[in-house]
Amino acid sequence: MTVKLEDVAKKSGFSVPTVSRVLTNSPYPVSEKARQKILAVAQEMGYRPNIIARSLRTDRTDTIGIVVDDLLSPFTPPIIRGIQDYLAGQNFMSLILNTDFNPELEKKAIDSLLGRPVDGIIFVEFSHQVPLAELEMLNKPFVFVHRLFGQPVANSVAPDDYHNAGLAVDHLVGLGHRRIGHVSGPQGWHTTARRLAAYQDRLAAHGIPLDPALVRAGDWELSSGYAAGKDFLSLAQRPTAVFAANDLMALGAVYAIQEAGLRVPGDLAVVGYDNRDFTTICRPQLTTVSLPVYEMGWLAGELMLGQVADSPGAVEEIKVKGKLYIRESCGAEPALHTAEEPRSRVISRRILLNLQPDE
Amino acid sequence: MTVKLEDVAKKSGFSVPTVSRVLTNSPYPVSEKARQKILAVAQEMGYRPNIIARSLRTDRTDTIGIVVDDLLSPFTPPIIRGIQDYLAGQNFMSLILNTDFNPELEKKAIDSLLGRPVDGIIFVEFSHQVPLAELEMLNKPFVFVHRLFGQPVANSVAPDDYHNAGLAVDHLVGLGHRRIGHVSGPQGWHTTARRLAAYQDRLAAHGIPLDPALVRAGDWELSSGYAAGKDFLSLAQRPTAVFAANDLMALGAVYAIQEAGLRVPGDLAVVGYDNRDFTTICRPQLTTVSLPVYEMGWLAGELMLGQVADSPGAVEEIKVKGKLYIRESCGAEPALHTAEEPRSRVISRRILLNLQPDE
DNA sequence: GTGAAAGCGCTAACAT
DNA sequence: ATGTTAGCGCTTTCAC
Repeated sequence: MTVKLEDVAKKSGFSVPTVSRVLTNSPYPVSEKARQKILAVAQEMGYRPNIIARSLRTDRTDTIGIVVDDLLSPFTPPIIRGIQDYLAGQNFMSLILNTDFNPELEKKAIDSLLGRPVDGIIFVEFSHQVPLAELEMLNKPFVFVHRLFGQPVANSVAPDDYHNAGLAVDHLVGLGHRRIGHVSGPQGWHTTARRLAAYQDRLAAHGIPLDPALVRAGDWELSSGYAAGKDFLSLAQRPTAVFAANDLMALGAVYAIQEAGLRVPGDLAVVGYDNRDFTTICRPQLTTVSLPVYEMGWLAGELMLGQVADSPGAVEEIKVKGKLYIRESCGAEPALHTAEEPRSRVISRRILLNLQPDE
Repeated sequence: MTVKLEDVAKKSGFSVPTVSRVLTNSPYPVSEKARQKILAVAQEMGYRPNIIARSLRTDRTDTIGIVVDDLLSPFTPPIIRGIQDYLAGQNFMSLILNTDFNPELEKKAIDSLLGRPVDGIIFVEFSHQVPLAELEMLNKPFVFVHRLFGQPVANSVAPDDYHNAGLAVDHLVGLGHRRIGHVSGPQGWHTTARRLAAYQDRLAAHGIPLDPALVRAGDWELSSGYAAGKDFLSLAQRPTAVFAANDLMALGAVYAIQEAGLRVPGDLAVVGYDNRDFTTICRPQLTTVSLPVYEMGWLAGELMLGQVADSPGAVEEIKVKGKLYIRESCGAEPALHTAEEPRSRVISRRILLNLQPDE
């Protein structure tokens, strides 16, 4: 039924090992005519290596496990995409396991991967500490992406929160704002701390005095941004701009401002963080700083295959810089419906390629 | 280094096959004491089956391939989640391959899966015909999810567009609307045709005459909904409600209405389709009908494992019904900030479980 | 440059 | 109820 090496060997008149050497591009010396003949026969017979058998022999699977907190987080798919795009270029596949923040499922996931179907594991977005004991057991390389650890962790890829938040603040200062409110994340998160620190440091660097009344902690959700926005508006000296630690809270602030009969960016400028998809479909479109998720995934893939191929030498934490996306909510430029890559790629791609969706 | 069956056999004093029989829960008879002893030893030694070796022997991998157009489509991750959640319950894993609408990559993807690392393949969201020749070659079961085929296809799971769109229209009629505009999808899509047909049929069923001026074709994008909205407003007899064939166009229509100084739902009611994430963070929150993506994924998983386990008997196309989500844009109820499951699950889950994000 | 032999770790068939 | 033998398809010594 299925054609195997033996079949190709028989038909080509060479032995199984020789055929194997040709078909795997082994550096082993093989005569040119043998190579040609074998390649031709293999092609003709439609030979496909049984990678299960190969793996058993070589103890490599060319597959990387990706363990994910939550596939439905808006940040997860682009990270995975980044990982897979890099891996695909190296002819690696990936096995994605979802743990749903459930430590038991996580254990089960690691367990499945202990059965050696993968050459290494990338942990995406884990917010809590994976028991290192488990990981040691794997004696396979592992890489962390977007961990919210406070301390740098070996073999990890994280956003450069401090730098990115600085981009947002600098932008607002550059537009002439001196009273800039900050809706921070909840206390106790390092992400919160780093973005807040950048806010404070950049203001200080520009010689702008800090006003504690201009900092409000949110909980990452829209409603907390809304509440913070109302707070800012009730101040005797209200800010002229707001930098929110994520897009959701930024949008909440926009709503509070609009509800008060004021305009964004006319009366107050607003800048978010994350570059979520919705920032281009809300009104005004949100100026924001990107969480470079795709790039982080790509780098994690690189890091991983480096470990797989070469040494298991642990590498420093990689910090990835995001970009400022200037849109409408900051008032930076007059007409900003600029040609960004469309966000709903499904549809745009279809149109692009002129694909007929119907039979 | 790694412990294998042989090691457990030696230490427990039984033979390799006996150990195998115990550890795989084979129905083969084994004495109770042997079973106890072996289980204890295996546990103690930390034995893990090498599933690569097992697969080579059994020709089963307990892994399903998922081939995806675009992982970044908003519809894809929930489908995958549905598939994986079902598969995980059956101790199956999945290999996700992205083709990015690129026929070459698609071929490559199928190619990789031809190396038999999977027991079957689920195609998600393919908008064009996968060459059936390739698929026959697999001689593995395959299932299609959310194909936009016009004709029903064997072993496929698709949304019941006709039913779902009917839900939206019925809802608007139930609220007393008689002039209801429809922003349809682009011509040539069966999805478009089915939603439009439901719109027409439901109006007819309620004895409401059809007015061709009340149907405008969009292209699924926000701007086309906006344009359609403006068109409707310029009508001598403008509609009192709009049903858009997707949420993005519905939001566009909302913007057009608001820009004209009118209110949603005060002056015009708007209902969308898809139940995209942004429908709960825009203002007003969008009433919509869900594309039951998660359920579709789950059912695809069921369908697949049915094929893997039992017969390869081809099944009819499964049509999955969505649900109406009544929010603010239709004016159905006064205060509708009801307790829905929060959409940004990442964060909410963290808060829920009281996880400490920092070490 | 090529082929014969061995074996990766497991399970299924065949003994006993 | 248990053990012995064989073999899944491949790659890697090793011998020629």
